[in-house]
Amino acid sequence: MSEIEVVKASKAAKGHRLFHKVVSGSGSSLPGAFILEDGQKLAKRAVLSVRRGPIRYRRNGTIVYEGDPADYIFMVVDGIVRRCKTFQNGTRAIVAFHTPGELFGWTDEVKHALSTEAATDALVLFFKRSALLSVAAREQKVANFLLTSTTGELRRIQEHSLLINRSAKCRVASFLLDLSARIDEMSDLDLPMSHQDIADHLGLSIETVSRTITELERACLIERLSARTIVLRNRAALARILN
Amino acid sequence: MSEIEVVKASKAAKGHRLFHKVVSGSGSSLPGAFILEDGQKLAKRAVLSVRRGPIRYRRNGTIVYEGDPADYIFMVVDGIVRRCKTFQNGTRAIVAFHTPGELFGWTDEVKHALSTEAATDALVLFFKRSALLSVAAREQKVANFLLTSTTGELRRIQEHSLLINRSAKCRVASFLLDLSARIDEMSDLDLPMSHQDIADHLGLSIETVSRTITELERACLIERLSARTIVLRNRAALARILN
DNA sequence: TTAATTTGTTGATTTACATCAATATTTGCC
DNA sequence: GGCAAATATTGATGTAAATCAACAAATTAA
Repeated sequence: MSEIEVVKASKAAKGHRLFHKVVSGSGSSLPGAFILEDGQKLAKRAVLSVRRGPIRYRRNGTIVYEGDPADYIFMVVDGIVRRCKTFQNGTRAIVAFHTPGELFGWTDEVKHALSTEAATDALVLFFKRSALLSVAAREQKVANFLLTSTTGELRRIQEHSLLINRSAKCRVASFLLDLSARIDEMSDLDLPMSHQDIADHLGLSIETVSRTITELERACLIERLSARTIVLRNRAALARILN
Repeated sequence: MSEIEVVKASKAAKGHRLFHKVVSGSGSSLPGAFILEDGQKLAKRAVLSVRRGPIRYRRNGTIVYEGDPADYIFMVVDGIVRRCKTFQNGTRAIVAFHTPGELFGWTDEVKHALSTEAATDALVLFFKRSALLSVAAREQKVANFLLTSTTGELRRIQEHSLLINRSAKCRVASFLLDLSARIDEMSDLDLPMSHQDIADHLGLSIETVSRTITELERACLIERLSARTIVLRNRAALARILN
């Protein structure tokens, strides 16, 4: 696989200007490919900051350990990535899930404060921090991309932090609406992660997650086609729970 | 007061390169002054993005309403600023407190999603978003400053979001350590905001905040000199609660 | 396919914190 | 200073969600 080919996922670059989908006619076993875009200049420069081709992880595989040096930052190409902290007593907090196209792990610290794991089988692109920074210093667009990515991450976690004092019903409704918007607004919502992951993200027990989903189904706000497949039957009513 | 003079607070520009403390010999009633730094170029340009001199707010005064157009972003010069969301049932969540020197309110959205209020009497500087953006496009340092500010805000809220599933004791300990580090590591911790504000930030009731502080005092981790003045007697033990 | 393992659901009980209530302390104002 | 209002503390009771427990469904392995 060429250094500039990146396995694609549906809507991998949604919302981003810097990364452009290219249908690859090559004999690659991958369903498609990406190259870094923005004329050829950026492609040539930014590509230098890719450590190697995207790396494939099995579900639950660790991408970065807490405390690892923050030399690289990451982009999800396919699958869902979770960023978490595990406490002494074994409980785990999932600070964020990342969907394809998202850049994450940018920090002003020397070490990563959170571990990064594959919540599903995933493909992840590595960028060397220093290289990306020096490209950003020359290329306005790359600097903008960094700022935009960081601002987006900030907005999402601000939204999430509003859940700290809210009911289980509100937390779950918020999660379903957010995930649906980020994965695929239109079709049925196929939960890519386990209930345990959802619970650890929302600060609930798996039992409460399960019971709350059941409750939302009884109220006809959602419908469960299977444990992992949910149809949002009444988004307006779900959104009203958040207020 | 000149357009480029900004009232100073202790450590107002801590950690920032762009803003430089200047001892003002002028007849201003203010204890000192700031000018935007980085040679004269930046000072001249960036100053254009200041709407007017810093604005003074009384405690509980509103700086920005939820839904206001995001035309300006802000920097705390003195005092403590809170950013909150109020829900239909009247409960309020404080997403973050901002201390002097912090830039905040940067967003990729058209409207501010949170209201901004003075948690204490405060001085706040306004920057016109569009002007700041265009300066950032020319000035590497300004672009960096924006990115650094945003990254710092992200780091702080990530830390805060870890509290979502944790005990009252842990939440309060985390808050005290964080505030102490941000305000003044060394001296006694003078809580600048009300217990109600702390409660709304931590997702607890005021009663639980009060009881938890009492509990920490009984355990000799802190000492209360008065309701609002606390001495962190055993920071290591406090930090251990967080794990 | 069946067996084994993982993941999810539902019920019974416990618990940490919220709420309600009363009092104490601090702050601001004349 | 002394009074009023706001803020904080402490106690009694209620409740949403955790935990404990048993079972069911889905996934993986054989």
